[in-house]
Amino acid sequence: MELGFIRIHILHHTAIEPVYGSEFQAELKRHGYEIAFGTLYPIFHRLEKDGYISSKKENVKGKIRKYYNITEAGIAILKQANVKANELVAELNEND
Amino acid sequence: MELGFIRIHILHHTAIEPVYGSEFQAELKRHGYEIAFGTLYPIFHRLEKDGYISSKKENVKGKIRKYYNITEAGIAILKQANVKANELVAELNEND
DNA sequence: TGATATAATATCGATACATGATATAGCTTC
DNA sequence: GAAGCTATATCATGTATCGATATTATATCA
Repeated sequence: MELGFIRIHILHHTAIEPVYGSEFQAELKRHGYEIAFGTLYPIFHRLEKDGYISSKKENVKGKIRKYYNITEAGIAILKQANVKANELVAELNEND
Repeated sequence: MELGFIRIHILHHTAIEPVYGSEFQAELKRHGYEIAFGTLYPIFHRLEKDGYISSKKENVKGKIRKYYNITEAGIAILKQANVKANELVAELNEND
């Protein structure tokens, strides 16, 4: 799978702590990425279906949250994406 | 426009030297990105239509090449993308 | 000359992904 | 038990990507 900025952010974040959709949308916004729920939730579903993250439902004051954590497979492609991102940045900063 | 890795590579490269499609596909492949002509050419067209690159046809041994160069507007969004890419990489390398 | 080869760009129909709007779920509180 | 709240899910439409096929403009060579 070819990972874009959003998916890399998701995998990176789920590697640090459990993440749920609604809060994560706000987090992305703080970083300057506006993403619709209609985009974000299907991305989570797809990443889970492909085995890169796993979910656990939790009941917080009557609101169900679905916390996602990265899996081993997720860590693996995140590393690849990390390499690609570093290469890109190195190249961009080369000819300044 | 939200720029992904491919578009950033295109803008960066056209900022350095004139670029044409077929050769650039090979260049991307060297960097580990496989992109179909059916994807690449429409991306060039769209970037040109939006004013981020401009083209000039050139006849090389009977084969027409369309060389693209970045425009002022292209330089501007490339800078923005550069900032985003640097932020991403900084974050990725934070918690190692 | 004119048939064939070549390198490149362009386009097409099918599939996949993103979007904004709307619906659903599960508790709490009054 | 109705209303409110937070969160997730889904839907119809629009946009992007793909692999395959068509088109273009010359060069080469019989």
